[in-house]
Amino acid sequence: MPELPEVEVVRRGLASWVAGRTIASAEVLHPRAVRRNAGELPDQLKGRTILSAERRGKYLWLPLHDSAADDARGVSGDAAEPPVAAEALLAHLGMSGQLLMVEPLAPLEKHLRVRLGFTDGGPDLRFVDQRTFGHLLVAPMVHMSPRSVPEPITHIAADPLESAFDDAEFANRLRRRHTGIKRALLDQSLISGVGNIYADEALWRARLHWARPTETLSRPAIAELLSAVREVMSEALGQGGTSFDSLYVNVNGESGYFDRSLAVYGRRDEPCPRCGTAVRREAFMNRSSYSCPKCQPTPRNARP
DNA sequence: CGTTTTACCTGGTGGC
DNA sequence: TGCCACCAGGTAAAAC
Repeated sequence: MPELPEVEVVRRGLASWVAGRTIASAEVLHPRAVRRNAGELPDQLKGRTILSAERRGKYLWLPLHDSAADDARGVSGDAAEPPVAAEALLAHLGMSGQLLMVEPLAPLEKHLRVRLGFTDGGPDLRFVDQRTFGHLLVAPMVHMSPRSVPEPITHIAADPLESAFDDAEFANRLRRRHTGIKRALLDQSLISGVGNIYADEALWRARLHWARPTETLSRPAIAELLSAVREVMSEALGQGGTSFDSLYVNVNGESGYFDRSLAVYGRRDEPCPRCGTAVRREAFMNRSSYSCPKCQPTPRNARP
């Protein structure tokens, strides 16, 4: 459920609540939440200071201050030189992951997986995840131009809201694919941050059927699709994200309300906001695709 | 090698 | 009331 806008809401919350704070304790309550570096996480985090909160697509990470490198530069240091993180705490929320700021004495959540306490005695950072598709790990940073990213996500493409995203290169790669447009939109190594909800909404705005073969898309059509992706994500961000139930929330446990603005997703048999035709639901990759039969006619050469 | 399918996981829902 | 099939779906790994 959490896609780019929802993860960005969480990132902004983390930036204001944990940047500059030092981790005093880390407790893992479910091994699956840290499966990519089992058992080591607490030792890797204790005593580290969080520098900021970053995001690419649906991944977010907290760069960690490297005290050893700081010592090497000398205690006096160069005040003009900002600390460079060699490692970061990387997070993916999966289907149901939440990063919450909670008072340390508050009762433990039913699906609490990881709990971080801070030296200032302020709110904990708690990772709560019902379906355990999400996970946390400490990973080295890889310095790539134009930005540094954690090593495990070097295969994740730039997302359409970051300046590193290259529209022309995206169009070139897309047209070389032999697959359906929705499959391509969901491929995080081609464009990141798009999930089932915003794929359906962007395709509706661009009047494209989800099974349209990528190699038949003109460059102007791709440009319109990218505009639709950016538009729907920006609007959702302005409304705090989308949520259908209490599974997706910001760091304070509050839900966004973009679900009221969805045109087709989850609206089977309801009228298309543009033409009034009943929205259809079609099976797609063992899940669902919602579209308007009139605005998004099925192409003859559909590629499911 | 590029593309497609499957496994992972829990809670809510609807049928019987 | 219980039991079960089914649905939600992002990602990595396996299969094709």
